[in-house]
Formats: sequence, C-alpha cells, structure tokens
Amino acid sequence: MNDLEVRQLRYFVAVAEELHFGRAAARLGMAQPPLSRSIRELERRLGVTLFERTTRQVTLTAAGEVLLRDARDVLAAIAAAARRARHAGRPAPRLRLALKADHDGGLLPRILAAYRREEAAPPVELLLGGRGEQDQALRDGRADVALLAVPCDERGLDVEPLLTEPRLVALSAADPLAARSSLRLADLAGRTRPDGSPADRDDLGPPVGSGERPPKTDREPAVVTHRAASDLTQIFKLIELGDTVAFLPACVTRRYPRPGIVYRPADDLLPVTLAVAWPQNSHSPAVAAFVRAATAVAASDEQDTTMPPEAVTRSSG
Amino acid sequence: MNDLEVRQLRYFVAVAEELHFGRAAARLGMAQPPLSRSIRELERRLGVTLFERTTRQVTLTAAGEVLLRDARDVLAAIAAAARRARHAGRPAPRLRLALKADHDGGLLPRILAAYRREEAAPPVELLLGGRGEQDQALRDGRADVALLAVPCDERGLDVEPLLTEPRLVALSAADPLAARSSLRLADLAGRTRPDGSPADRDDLGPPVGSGERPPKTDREPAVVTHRAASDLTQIFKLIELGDTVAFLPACVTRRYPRPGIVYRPADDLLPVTLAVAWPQNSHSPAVAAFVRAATAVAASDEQDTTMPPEAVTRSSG
DNA sequence: ACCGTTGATACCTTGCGGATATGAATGATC
DNA sequence: GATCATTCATATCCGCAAGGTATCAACGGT
Repeated sequence: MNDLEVRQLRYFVAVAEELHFGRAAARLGMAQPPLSRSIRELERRLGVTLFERTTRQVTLTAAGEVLLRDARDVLAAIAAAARRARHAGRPAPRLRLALKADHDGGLLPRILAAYRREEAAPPVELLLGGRGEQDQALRDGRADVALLAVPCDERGLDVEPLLTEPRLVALSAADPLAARSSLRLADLAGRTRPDGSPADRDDLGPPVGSGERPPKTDREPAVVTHRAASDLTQIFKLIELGDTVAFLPACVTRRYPRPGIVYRPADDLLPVTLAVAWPQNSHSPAVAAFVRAATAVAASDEQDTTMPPEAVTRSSG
Repeated sequence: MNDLEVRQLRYFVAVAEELHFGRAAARLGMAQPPLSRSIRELERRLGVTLFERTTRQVTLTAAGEVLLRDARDVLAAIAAAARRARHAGRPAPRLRLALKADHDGGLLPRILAAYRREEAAPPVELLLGGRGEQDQALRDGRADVALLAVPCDERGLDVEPLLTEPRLVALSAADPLAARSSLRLADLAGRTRPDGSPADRDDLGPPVGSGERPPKTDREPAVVTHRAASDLTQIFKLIELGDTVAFLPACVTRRYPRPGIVYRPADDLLPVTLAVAWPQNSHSPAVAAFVRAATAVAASDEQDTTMPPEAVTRSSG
C-alpha cells in the first residue's frame, strides 16, 4: 500500500530538526542525495509539501509542523513497543516500577506488601530516577508502572492519584530565614534549587518540551553542581553549604531529620500529589495488581489523616 | 539501524489476528513464504519469539500479546499522522468538528459564535457520527476536535468536561410504562435500545475492544433494525412502534416534543456529561480557540443552572 | 563578477522483499 | 498403521528501490 515507512519518518524528523539536508544526512549516516529523494517521495505519497526549500534555506510548512509532532510520537511509540516486547519475552518478566527515591509518601513498603498478596505478582524491579523521569520511562517502555508526582506529562498514561501532602522548604540551619517559622517563595530570591533553577518560583508542572534545559540564573551562585543533584544525600550536602534550598514532600522531611538542616512551611508552595501511573494500553495483570494494591493502601491511609502523622506507628526504621 | 519497520508490524498484526500464516498472507495479498520469513526476521531483531508454531497451529506468546497491542496503536498512529498531515497541507485547512447530531447540550450555536470571535478561527467543518465514533475520528486524524459524551475511550485524547445533564427514557406513548411518572432500568426488561442492545442495563462506558459487536438479546424483539439506527428520526420511528426505547439527554428531549413519544426519568439512569475533546499532541491554535470558546460558553451556562431550564430564553428554533 | 554553499538530478550498484517450487512435520482417515 | 492433506519452513531466483558517487543549478555573500 501507500503506507508511510518508519525510515521516511526518521529521515523527516532529522531534516525537520536540522532544517538542513546536509547536516541531517550526516546525522543519519548517509549521503545527502538519497535523503533529498526520500523526503520527496514522502511528500509525493502524502500529496503535501513538508518543506519550503531554496538552495539557501529550508523551512517547515504548516503540514510539516503537524507531521513533526506525530512523527516524533510514532517513532517513540515504536521504540517503546520494541522495548516492551523484548522485556515481555524474557523468561521471567518482572514488574518494573519507576519512582524517585524516598518520594513515595512512605507508602511503598505497604504497597509492596499488599502487591505481593495479589494473585499475579511477579517480582518487582525498582527503577530509580530523578524527577520527571518516571513518566518518560513509562512511555518509552523501560517501566511498567510508576509512582510519580502530579502534575506531570500524562500523555499516553493512565494516572490514579494516591495522596496529597504539603511540601516544605529545606534550608541550612545557618540560613537567616531559618529563624522564621513560615516563608513565602519570594523570600527565597537569589537562592537556587538542587537542579540549578531559581528558588523563588515553583516550576512544578508538566515539562513542555522534550529537549528542555533547566533555566539558568543570571547571577552565579556560590556553589555550582556540575550535574543536577538527584540523590538526597547530595542535595542535603548542598543545602548545608547554604545558597541551595529544596522543596521536599512532608514524608521525606519526616524521614530525614538532620542537625544542619531545618524544614519550614511556605504559604505559596503548592502541595504535591503522589500518583500511580501506567501506560494507557497496558493490560498486564501484574500492573493491575500493583495499581489495586497502591490505591487500596492509599485509601486505608486516608482514613488515618485525621490523626497527626506522629501518632501513626512506625513499623520499621 | 535495527529499527522495526511498519511493514513488519502490519504483517505481525495480520498473523496475530489470523493465527494462520496462509490466511494472513492472503489477507495481505502476498505469498506465505515471504510472510513467514518476515516474521522470523522481526523475531530475530527483537530477540524474542512472538509465535509458538507447529505445523498444525500458531499461538501468540506473552511477548506477542504485548507487541500486538502496541503494534495496533502504532499502525493507527501512523495512519492518523498521514491523515492529519494531508489535511494540514490543504490550501485552507478547516477545523473539523466531530459530534453526534443534537447531542450538543444546546451549546453548539453559542460555542460556534464564541469561536468565530477568536483570533485564529478557520471555518468549521462538521463531522456527524453515531455514538462512540467521535473519539475514533479524533484518534485516526479525521477530526481535529469533538463534542462527545463521557465516559468514552480517552486514550490519546485530552478531554474537558462542559456540562452534565440527566438522561430520560424515551418510549412510546402507547407503552404501559408511559402511565408511570418514574421508572427504573429493571422495568425495561425485554425492550431493546436502537443499537439492538437490551434496555434493562445501561452499557454506557468506554468500549473495551475495537472489534466489539453490540450484544444480542436472547429473545427476538418484534422489530429488528438491520443496521443500528443512529439518526434521531429513525430512532423515533422505532420508538413509536413500541418495543424500542432510547436514553436521551434532556437537551434532546426538550428539542423534540413528539405526540407519540413520552419522556420519563429513570432513577438509576446515569446522567451524561458532554465534553470537548482533542488529540493530546494537538498544538493547533484553531483547536485551542475552539476549546476556549466551548469552556467559556459552558461556564457561563453553569451560572444559569439554578433556574429551571424552561426559564432559559430560547434564541432560535 | 566570482566563489562557496546547498539542494536537485543522473546514473550505477546492491541488498532486501517477494514469488515459485519443494521439503518436513503433524493430525486425520480408513 | 500407512496414506493423505494441511501448514509452516527452506531454497533459490528475480526485480526494484534505497543508497552511493559525480555533477549540475541556483542563490547569497563579498
């Protein structure tokens, strides 16, 4: 049939991103003429011109922009399909759970216990990652299910909220602001967050573009991390040095009382909602079992919300 | 690279659906040996066996089942991408709005008026269809935006609820039940709905499989429609004949008072929510304009909810 | 006016996808 | 239990389309 081919989409995305046939061809590891011809063939099949080209510059048409979005999605979906199939073909496929270390609202042990009591419960493989990596891992087939903070990019995912809890500002005990009992985000001007972004605004929310870099502050902070710190111990180290602050869910702050660090509420710091998420077309019984377990634990936890969290018995250290 | 090809996925889906290489090859319009070889090549690339085959029967492995879901999605996404690109390449691309005739909650005229006042508002092209066709039209690239009833299959879509309104049972004035002022679904046992499904249960909800047939009743009704009636006039004809009942949103019943038909509330008939929906990766300004218009109209309408709907001035007939 | 850049064209080569012929294995039949 | 039919796999050939090289043509900057 007159079907689009994956190769054509790959080529198209390369040219659309480079806006230069020569560079795109180099990126694809091929010569320029066959690339030009392949794009022409794609345009012929679609009956649509995708690029306006002169010998000096190449621009996307409106149709090209539309196709670019879809083509990226399709290519990602194909790669994800391959990954998922490969995983499912392993002799004993595990349930790959993506989460950010310690950001599980303290529910993880109970969720895992409830999960293991389910019928179809293959062993769980943890996939630890930084903020915003969980949804990506679900989409590209590296994970089967995730515990993540919403809002996030929910495209292609099913998301079930579990619990909402406030976040606190973690700052050095030596910080002047530590003397105050409550803060506002504006008070944090000049300080940075562990990922390098400025701390006086809360950029929580779905990441818009895929190739997004963390915005840089104009004035250089005293401490610059080469890579964004994702490990909590690294983060605490940075905070103790001053100049860096972090917004941490209450469950994390309760678990990590540290001498050099204080936690303060901030009025305009939005609470974070923990959710369980999975790919929309997943019909895996293991995923279903995990989701059941997670929602059951969260529901039983909600009834305890009336008593203060200190009153809850800690089962283990 | 070791990338999957669309052709391989098409072949795989055909074999997975037929579970027979010969028939699958016939369906694909090709000979059986190259099909077998192509599947083997796919398995080699994935490093996974997708089918257990003996000379007498072919079965899907677990990995095959996983890939089948993803492959169907990918193929649909590619076809949709092609359709969308073709449409976007037309000289004056229109905004294609999918909806079910008359099931617009009476909002459509005002939504269209508000939409036309927006900045980027290309002409609207209506795409009328039966229940459950709207989400499909969005997914496969035939429509850019839709007004539809939730719950529906929201996979790949963004959905914004507009208004919720009760549904009423439409039945023949000659029906014994017409004497009662209120019904329950159980009272409707034995009657059928216009699509042929039994009327004593409400199968509202997301359709599970793609190739689902409407369930047949065991006892044959007096009137059998060859195709499911989707046109309201056809539906009314059937209802007048008795034996058929329909669940219609209040906005429809208000617009169509008919002598031979009465509308009765049913206690356990869930209300229907009208929503505006669009493909998740759509960044079209026209779609954004339409969604803004629809939500604005719905919001302004919500304030009038306190007064009974009869009190609302009817602008046109 | 000249030169460099860049996409298009022409032509050749090759690898892969498809067809035909045939083999091998398995279940059914008498 | 020998035979046959069914069905997937293998062997081999062929044609086309994807990729490479050489070259042209158009446009911009100096």
